[in-house]
Amino acid sequence: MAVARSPKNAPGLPKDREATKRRLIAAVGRVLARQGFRAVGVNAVAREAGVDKVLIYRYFDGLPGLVAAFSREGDFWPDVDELAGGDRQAFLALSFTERMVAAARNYLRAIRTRPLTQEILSWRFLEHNELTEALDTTRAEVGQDFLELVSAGVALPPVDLTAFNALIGAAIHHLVVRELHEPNFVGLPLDNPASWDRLEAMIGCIIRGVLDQG
Amino acid sequence: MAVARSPKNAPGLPKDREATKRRLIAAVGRVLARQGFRAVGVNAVAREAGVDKVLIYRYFDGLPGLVAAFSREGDFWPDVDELAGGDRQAFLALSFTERMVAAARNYLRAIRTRPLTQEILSWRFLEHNELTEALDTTRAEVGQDFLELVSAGVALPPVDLTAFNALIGAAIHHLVVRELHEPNFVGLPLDNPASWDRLEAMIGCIIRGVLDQG
DNA sequence: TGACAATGTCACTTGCCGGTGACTAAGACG
DNA sequence: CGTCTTAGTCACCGGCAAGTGACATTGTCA
Repeated sequence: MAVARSPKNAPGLPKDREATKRRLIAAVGRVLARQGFRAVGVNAVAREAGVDKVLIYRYFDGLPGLVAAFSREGDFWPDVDELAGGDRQAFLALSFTERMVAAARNYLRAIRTRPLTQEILSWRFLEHNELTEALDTTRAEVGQDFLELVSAGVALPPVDLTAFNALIGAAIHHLVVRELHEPNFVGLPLDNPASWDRLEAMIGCIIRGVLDQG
Repeated sequence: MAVARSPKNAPGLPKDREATKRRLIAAVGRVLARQGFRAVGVNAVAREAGVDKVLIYRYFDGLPGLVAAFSREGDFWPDVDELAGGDRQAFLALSFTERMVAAARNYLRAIRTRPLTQEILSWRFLEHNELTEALDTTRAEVGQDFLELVSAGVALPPVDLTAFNALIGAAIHHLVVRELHEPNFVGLPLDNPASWDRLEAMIGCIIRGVLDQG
């Protein structure tokens, strides 16, 4: 490599430490994207970063710390604005039902456009260890924000919204993650954009069917 | 062990080979149940069966073959009768909508009562290799049977049933698998039976809301 | 009885993993 | 100059995994 070190690099700490940390963090993302979460290990990440694995222990106190730093640094989850579609005013002008429809659609699109988020979802989904807990450190609790946003200033319909949201969210998560590994699901080709249009439309039907007709 | 071998055991092959094969197949199930699919490996299964691992290669041509045999032998998926609730006559007396409600409920209960099926679902769900393919060898294509059963002799409503079934199935799968590792999901405690009552009720609401009110 | 094949055991190689201790390189400072 | 700290490298350990080759055991049959 023949790294040309910067001539004077502040008196305190840094020489290249911060750069190395950034390389490690970025390497987590690349390994995750290319090989999936099962491959995220000390050796693989260090190899990917072109750095010795011992630095993971020195700088991040181990892999969970590195993964936590990775999770803190990336834009993995949609925020309230994204759920509202960017225009908060327009969103709040909608009825409760139409807010739900829009938010569900935006949530679906938000996680579908983030491949790393899909990996994280599937990872978090089926194992529970210090690594996946590290991923939660800064995860916006979307469900919470979601409900607050969607119910601001309107009366709630008399339905079991918790169960309803759980079902809609579960369906979205499942299909999005499924898309990663399998091109179809019960006859629906997930690799075809038209399928996702149909799913969005059907989610709209479901929300309207349940909320507008008790 | 001091196995008392049967005195004459047919002239062709068998001595205890079949028994050993059965022990191996059963061991797959035990490892899967106790430690999850990540632990299903040559060493673990052989250790569990109390048998040398080389026999997996000799008798099943490797782990995928053993897993395929395991998948062939177990009762992992509900059949049409179970989806119909056992009483085919009564089921066919229902309206299309109520058939869907009943079948979805029965499907949910069917997989929730089969811990191994939940493991298989989560396994199959998020990795795609020769082992998970082996699991598909005899998997009843539930979606297919489901549709045939539910639509026998009645007119179909003008909705996108494929997308609808995908969403309902995805939600059910996700929540059932999630229950394995995480006690709650967006605020719903999955370890509480009452939550599952709420989910069943809400699935009924959704199906009726979409199918009975275009 | 002896030859043979099939069942099952054991020891071994290879390779990857997480983790650690000892080392080198290089700038900072007196 | 020498010393100290810090960044980074290297070699190694123990453990577990998949897979294989050689061996022992045992029932069958000529």
